[in-house]
Amino acid sequence: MEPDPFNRNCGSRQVIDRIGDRWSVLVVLTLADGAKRYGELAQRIDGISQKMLTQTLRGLERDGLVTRTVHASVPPRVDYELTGLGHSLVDLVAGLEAWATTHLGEVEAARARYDTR
Amino acid sequence: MEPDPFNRNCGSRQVIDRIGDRWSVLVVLTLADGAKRYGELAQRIDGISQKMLTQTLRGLERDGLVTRTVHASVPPRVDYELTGLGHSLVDLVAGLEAWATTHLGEVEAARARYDTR
DNA sequence: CTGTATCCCGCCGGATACTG
DNA sequence: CAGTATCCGGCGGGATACAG
Repeated sequence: MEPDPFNRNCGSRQVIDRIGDRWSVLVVLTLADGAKRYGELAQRIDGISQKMLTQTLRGLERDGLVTRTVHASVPPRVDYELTGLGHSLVDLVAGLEAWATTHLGEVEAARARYDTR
Repeated sequence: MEPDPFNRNCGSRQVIDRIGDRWSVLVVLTLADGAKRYGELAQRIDGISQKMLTQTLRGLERDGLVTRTVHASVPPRVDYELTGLGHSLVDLVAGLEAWATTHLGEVEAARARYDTR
């Protein structure tokens, strides 16, 4: 049987869910240009809570999109980096970001039109 | 100021959220090859509830991605179709679907590895 | 610095029933 | 057929406190 995201039981549905996750997209985007520390990620992704950042990173790590390397030092230092699989996603999510910024105006205009009637 | 999805107050963050919505992606994908009736959508998107389908369609309509046309007939017939803006998104979400199906195996393998240690 | 561990509230979203 | 209305359980996710 061929993968079909329209079938609720297919794993590809879950993969789409992960890609669709708002924080996952932003984390992948942030890691696109190289490894980052935990604190750097927290700082650059505005509005993410500590809990959600950790949770998102664990999910990405579990799915093989991100590696987590702990440096034995004091204070501790943890680096997160995209895997090959993770990098293969960058173009896609960058495309999403580009689309969002490009068409933001049109979407906002459409919303204004929709709301005032 | 330039659109920045990393800024929590920027509208592009909301646009990304909409794109990221699991049901929105599937609805756009379903409408990619032409207009569909409400019932057709409900049938093709396995697992979506009536409430979520309506809610998702309203959101997409509000954002100017989908048009809703009511035909005055008995029984009533309502068609949903992608707008030009909506079509500009199809390639992107189709890319997501392609990525999901292509790399499904790798992700599942990574998960199995992660869970058994 | 990089996390866990709770508490807890809001709202997402399914189930069900009703309407034009 | 294509919705709207309502109820409500589950959990996403923020705040806070604590640990290695």
